Amino acid sequence: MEKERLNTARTITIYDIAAEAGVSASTVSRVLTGSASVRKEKKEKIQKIIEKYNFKPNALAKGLSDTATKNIGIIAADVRNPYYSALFVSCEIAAEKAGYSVGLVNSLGFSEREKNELDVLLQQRVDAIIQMGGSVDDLITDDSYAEKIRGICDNTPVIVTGKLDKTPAHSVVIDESRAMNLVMEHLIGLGHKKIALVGGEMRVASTFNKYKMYQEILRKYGIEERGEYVVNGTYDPETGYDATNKILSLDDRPTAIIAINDFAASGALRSIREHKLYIPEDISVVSFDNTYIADLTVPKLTSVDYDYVAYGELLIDTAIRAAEGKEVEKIQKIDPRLVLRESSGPCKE
Amino acid sequence: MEKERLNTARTITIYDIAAEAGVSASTVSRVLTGSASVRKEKKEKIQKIIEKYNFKPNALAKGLSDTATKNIGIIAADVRNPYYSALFVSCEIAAEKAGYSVGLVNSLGFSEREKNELDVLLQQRVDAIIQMGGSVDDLITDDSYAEKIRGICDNTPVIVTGKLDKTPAHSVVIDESRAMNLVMEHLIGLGHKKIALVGGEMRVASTFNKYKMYQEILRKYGIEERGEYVVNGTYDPETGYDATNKILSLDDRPTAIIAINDFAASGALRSIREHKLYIPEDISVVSFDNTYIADLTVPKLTSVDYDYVAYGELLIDTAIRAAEGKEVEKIQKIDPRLVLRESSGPCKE
DNA sequence: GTGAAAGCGCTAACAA
DNA sequence: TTGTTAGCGCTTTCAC
Repeated sequence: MEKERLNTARTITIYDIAAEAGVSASTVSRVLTGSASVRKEKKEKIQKIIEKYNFKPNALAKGLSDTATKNIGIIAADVRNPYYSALFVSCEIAAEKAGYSVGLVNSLGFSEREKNELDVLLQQRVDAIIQMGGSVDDLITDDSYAEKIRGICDNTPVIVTGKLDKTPAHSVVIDESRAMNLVMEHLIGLGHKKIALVGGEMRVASTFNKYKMYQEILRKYGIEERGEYVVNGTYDPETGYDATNKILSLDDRPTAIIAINDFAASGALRSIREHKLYIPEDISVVSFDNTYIADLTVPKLTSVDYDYVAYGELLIDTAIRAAEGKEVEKIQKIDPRLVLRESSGPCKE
Repeated sequence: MEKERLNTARTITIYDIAAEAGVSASTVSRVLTGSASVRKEKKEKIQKIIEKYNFKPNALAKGLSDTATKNIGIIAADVRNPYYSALFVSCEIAAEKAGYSVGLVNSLGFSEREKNELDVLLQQRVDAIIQMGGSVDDLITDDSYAEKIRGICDNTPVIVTGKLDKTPAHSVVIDESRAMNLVMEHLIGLGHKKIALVGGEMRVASTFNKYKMYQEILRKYGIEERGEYVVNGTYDPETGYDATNKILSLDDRPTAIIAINDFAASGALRSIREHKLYIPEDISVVSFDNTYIADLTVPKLTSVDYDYVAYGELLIDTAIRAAEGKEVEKIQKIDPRLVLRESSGPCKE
C-alpha cells in the first residue's frame, strides 16, 4: 500500500552527501562521528556539503546500528510538582552538556504506568533510565517492581532518587536525615521546643527518615515527643491546611511547624493566618524542597534546598558513567542546606 | 518442546520469536502490528512466546523501516512553569490514549536552543512537533525562526500555541481577548472602574492582545485609560511586586489589579499585604492561567482557566491528524473561563 | 586513508 | 495465509 506522503521534500541521507562529495558513505560517516581520520580536503568538502543541506543524520538509524542512542530516559512521578520539574530541567541541561539528550515520562502515581513506561523507554533503547519518585520512594520496595528493575538492569543501568532493595539499581538520594537535622537544630537554636510535624506518609522512605531524625533530635534535647504534634497526610496544600487546623485547635499549641514540603507549608500558612496568628512572631514554619513556592508565599518560607543543579548533574553523570560501563558507586547522597527566609524566628514563649 | 534459553545479556528480536514459533519474521511482525491476518493457532503461539520473553520490538528499527515513529516532540518554553507542566502532562495523557508517545525539551528562553531542539526532534524523526511558548509567543515573528519552521513543515507538521506568520504551522491558541474580556466584565460588574494592569511584555502577543482588550473594554464603559495604571515587566513574582508597589504609591490608587499571570499576582499580593491593605475589601486581584498557585496563595486567586485537559487533547489531536495527513484547521482557539476565588470582590469606593 | 559489504531489527512489497 | 526479499540510514569491520 502506498503510504501517502504529505510532503515532496525527500529527506537527505548520508549517501546523498557522499555522492555529491564524490566519496563513499563510510567516509561521510567518519567525518560525522570522528571515528577515524579522513584526509583534510575531503573532510572539509564533506563538511561544506553537510552545512549546505543542513543535513542531520537520522538518530534512529544511528541508534540501530550503534550500540548507544545517547538518550537517557527519565521517569518522574509528576513534573507538575516543582521539585521534579526543577530536577528534570537541570538533568536536561547537564545531559546536553555531555552530548546526551533526555526524554521525560510521568508515572502520575500509578505503578502500572510506571512499569509500562519502563518498557517504552526500553523499546526506545535509551542508554540509561533515571527514575525520580514513584515506587522508588516506597519505604518497602514493591516486589514485582524490584523484579522488573532487576530484569532491566542486565541491559540498561537504572538510577533512582530513592532506594530499590535487592536490585542492582544505583541510588542518588537526598540525605533526608541531614535535612531534618538542619531544620530541627535551626528551630531549637531559636528556642523552640514545641515543634509539630505536618504532612507526608510514613510509607514513603524520605518522610519516614525525616521522622526518625525528628525523634532523634527531640531525644537529644530531652524533649518529649507528643503524638498530637505529628499529623500525617499527603503532600499538598490541603493536607497542610487540615493538619495545621487540627494542631492549632490543641490547648497547648506548638511554637513551630515543620511542613513536609512547600505545598503543605502553604496550607499551613493559610490555616495560621485564619487563626489570626502571625508568622514568625507567634509561630514559625519551616519546610522542605525549597521550590519557587517558598519564595512566593507571604511570608516567604524558610526551606531546605538540595541544590537542584548539582543534583541533576550528579544524576546524569551517574547515568552516563553507568551507561558507559564505568564503575559507579551504589549509593550517593545529596547534601541539603537550609535557606533562611521570613517564616522562621525566635520562640517568644 | 520448548528450548529454555536464558537471554540475560542479548536482546531478543523478532527473529528469535519467529524461530521458536517455527514461522518467519514477517509473520511475527504481522501479529505485532496487526497489519495482516495470521492463522489463529500460529497467532496464539506467537503471542505466547512474545509474552514468555516479554519481548518488546525495537522502536528504533520500527521507526526506521516504517514511515512513522508514533512519537510527538514537544518544545516547551520552561516546564518549571506550571502552565507548561499542566499542558505537557495533559498532552502526554492524550497522546498515550491515541497510541503515541511524547518527548519534551525546554527552550528556556534561548532561541538558539529552540532551533537546535527542532533539529534534534527532527533527527529523532518525530511525527509532529508541538511548540508551546518561546518564539511562537512573539508578537512579531522572528524571520530566521519562521524560515526554519517553513523548512520543517515540508516534512513534519508543526503545531504552535501561538502564531507564526508566513509559515504553514498550525495554531492552537488561547483566546486572549476573550480571557481579558471575562476579567474586565467581572471587575466592572463588581463596580470597579480604577483597574490596573500588572506585568507582561508588549512584545509578547498574548500580553499585547490582552492589553488591546483591556483598552477596548475601558472605552466601552467610557472609562479613561490611565498610563500609570499599566506597568509592564516580566512574568514573575518580582515584577508583580515591584509594579504593584509603584501603583500603590500613586495618590489615586486603583481598586483592582489584573496580573498577567498567577506568578505576578503572587507578587502583587505581597505588595498589597505590605501596604496593609486587605484583599478583596480594599483592592481586588485577578490573574490569568489558573495554575495551582492560584489555589495556594492567601487569599486564593480569582484566575482565568483554560481547561488544560481539553487544551492538551486538542493539541495532540491536531498533531496526530496533521501527522496522518488529514485536513486540519489552520487556527483553533481555546475558550477561557473565569474561576472565582477569594481575591476579587465588590468595589467599596 | 578509503570503499565495499555486512548488519542493526523491523516492515512491506511481491510471490507463492 | 505465509515466506522471501528488499530496504529504512547509519556504523563498522575488513580489505586494499
